[in-house]
Amino acid sequence: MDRAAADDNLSELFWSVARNLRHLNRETLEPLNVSPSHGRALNVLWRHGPMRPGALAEHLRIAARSATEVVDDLQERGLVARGPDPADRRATLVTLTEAGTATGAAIKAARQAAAERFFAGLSGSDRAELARILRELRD
Amino acid sequence: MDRAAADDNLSELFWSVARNLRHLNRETLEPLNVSPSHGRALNVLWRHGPMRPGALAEHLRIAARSATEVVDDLQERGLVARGPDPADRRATLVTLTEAGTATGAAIKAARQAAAERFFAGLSGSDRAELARILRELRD
DNA sequence: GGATTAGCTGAGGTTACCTCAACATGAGGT
DNA sequence: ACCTCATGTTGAGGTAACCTCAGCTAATCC
Repeated sequence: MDRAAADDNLSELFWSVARNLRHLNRETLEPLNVSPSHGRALNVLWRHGPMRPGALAEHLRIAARSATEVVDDLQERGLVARGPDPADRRATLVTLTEAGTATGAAIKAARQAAAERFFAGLSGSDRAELARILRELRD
Repeated sequence: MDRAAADDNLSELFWSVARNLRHLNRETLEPLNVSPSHGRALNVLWRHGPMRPGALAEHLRIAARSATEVVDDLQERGLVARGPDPADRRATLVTLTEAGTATGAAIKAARQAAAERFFAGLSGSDRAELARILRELRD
């Protein structure tokens, strides 16, 4: 009696799965003591290497003014350092410290562990199917 | 050279798809002029009918104190009304007004349209597969 | 009648953003 | 050398959507 609900269910299904994954992620990330926003920044730096605050802002899709603050916070926590940019002396390069690199790695590991646990229930073929379909949706 | 990335990719894939869907949702919801948080509340009321603020808070997983404010806002916008609960005279029933019902319906329609557009690229069998796998992940 | 429950309110706090205005410094073009 | 533009930083002030804690009323339940 509700044939229109097919796609609706698909997106709701999708969102409840997303919620589960997000919860799991949050839980695994909790002991690392980084807020989501700091985690995102660390991740970007971890994956792309040193960059200027402006570039970081673009990656995080936040305003430059806010990037300054994020960098300030991370610097206070000793996770990043500001250094000179050899290419432009006005600019600054935000670099991960050792602690920052370690935290970045820990974040990645935690994420991966969470994902593994999460998708563990699926058979190998289902995982492949899911990956294939998701790739189609992404592009 | 990165065999460890299999599950990681699955979750990253999942998140980029989620981001796409979220963007699409936000765009379709924008013209309706309801914030995400108000939208959520309207949705709950639309689907479950009149309820007490406390119940609404539970559904939204927010504190009761915050639910009062959400209801206040929606009331100011004329989308909900507070009425007496016939079962308990201490309690209040939050009910959708006509405008609120219309907005709820519009939200649902917009969501559905977005979902349809989003999943349209998939074949029927892929949609079924996806639904099946997602259901497994959810439970 | 006393404890409990439902809701509302005020005060104050947090996170993660935003804009606008101003400033220093350095880069690039003419 | 001069001017303009770009980069980063700072201060001030603001917003949304939450939170806790404390205190209040009115109604229900035992």
